[in-house]
Amino acid sequence: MLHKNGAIPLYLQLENLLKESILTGEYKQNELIPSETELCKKFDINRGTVRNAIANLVDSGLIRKEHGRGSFVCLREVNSSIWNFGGFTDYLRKKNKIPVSRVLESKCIYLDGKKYFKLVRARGVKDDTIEFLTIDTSFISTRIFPNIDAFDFSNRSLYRTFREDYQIYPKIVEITVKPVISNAQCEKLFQMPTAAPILKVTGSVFNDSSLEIEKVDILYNPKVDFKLLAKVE
Amino acid sequence: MLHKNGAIPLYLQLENLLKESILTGEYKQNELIPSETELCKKFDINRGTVRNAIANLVDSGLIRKEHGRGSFVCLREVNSSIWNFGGFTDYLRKKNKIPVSRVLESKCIYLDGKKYFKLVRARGVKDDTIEFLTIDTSFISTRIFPNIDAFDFSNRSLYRTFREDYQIYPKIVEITVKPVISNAQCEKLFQMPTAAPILKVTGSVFNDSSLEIEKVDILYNPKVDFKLLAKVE
DNA sequence: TAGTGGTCTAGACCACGGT
DNA sequence: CCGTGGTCTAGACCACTAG
Repeated sequence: MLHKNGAIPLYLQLENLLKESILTGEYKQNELIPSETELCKKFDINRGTVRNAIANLVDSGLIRKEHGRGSFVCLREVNSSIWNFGGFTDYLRKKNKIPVSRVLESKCIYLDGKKYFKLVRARGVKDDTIEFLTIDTSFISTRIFPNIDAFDFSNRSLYRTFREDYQIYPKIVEITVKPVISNAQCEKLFQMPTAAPILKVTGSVFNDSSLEIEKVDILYNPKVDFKLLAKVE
Repeated sequence: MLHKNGAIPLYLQLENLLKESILTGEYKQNELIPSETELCKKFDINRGTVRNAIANLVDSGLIRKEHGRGSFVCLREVNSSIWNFGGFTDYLRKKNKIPVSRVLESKCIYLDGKKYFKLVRARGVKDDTIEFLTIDTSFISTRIFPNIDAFDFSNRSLYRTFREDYQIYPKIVEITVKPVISNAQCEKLFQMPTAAPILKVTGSVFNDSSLEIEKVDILYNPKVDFKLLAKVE
């Protein structure tokens, strides 16, 4: 069944095995999968290892556990939570997800007589399929970032470029959160069946000298939770 | 340090303790927190328990782990807002506006077998006319706040009551922001001509012992900006 | 009462990063 | 080399659900 002492961790082998059984329909929606103890016996492994595998499946949204009842197949959408404004790419890596970024628009424009580099990206995660989570529009002053339009941001973190190629460090973010009705573009990219209210975040990013280094505009996929943790003074 | 054999699981106690240390700045952004083995020794608990606590913090995005190096604080702190979660009344007084609060509902109910005081208020400002800005729904545990239903909150700050009559101080809020479509009640109170997407904030308020003192639910008048100021590290 | 998942312990060995 | 997190074992007791 499982390759012990193999290169692939047991819990990962079990996780993939269960995932396959769920996706092929062997374990059907809202049905019980074998209990933890049964899986222990079946594969002759420890319960901690089984729990590790199942925990990952719960995390990725394929399984729901109910205390005293069992673990159920649960093919629903994953709710990621994103509350770190600038660190989308870092956030996803931390969650061991593969970030993807598709450049929708990339050109220089003028705003109030000043030249800006406009970058529009659909960003999300890749598994078997690509799932877009946000649509980001950035306006970056070419006075502060000369030749920034020369980079290809489909495979490059914007913020890392700020830091590493320009030695400019984002420090403060001011944003406004608004609800808007989805447009055709987000409905297509977010695979929304109908128009629905979504979150739009508008704001500016400043460095420690209060220099505005970026204007941003983010549309959130409704399946993404916008979470915040704050201190009360 | 930790209450063994208490009602609260050890890993949860540790999780809250670490969360607190991160939010108060004891462990700073991008700094190492104590290693798993150190935490074992410090609190005299098993490593599995420590790992369970840390796993949850990684999951909620407060910690990033690096194999062979350690676990790092990973926080984008949200500092302030016009919105001011706990101090609506205080905020408005500072701005020389007259706060108004209309109690829409005020009664005790049961949730999961526990008794809560449910308070629904429309809140806003008074000038020549009254303008409502939010509709707040609070659930307050009567175990923590005995007889809280005896107060009249149309002329009284909920948070001042927490502090002055119960000596309980709100410290941390965890919220999720969602866009929803307005219902008849908000359209009437917010004087909205038609149905429109509005912001709904759902969350919990904790004191410095990570005791959940209030569950909240706030609907925002679309004319109110939901602004945030955050520091990026 | 039997079976489930939830929590916890006390070990063990490994892979990785920095010294 | 040592300390870190990653994986794994073999137990234990508890809280919850259901028959």
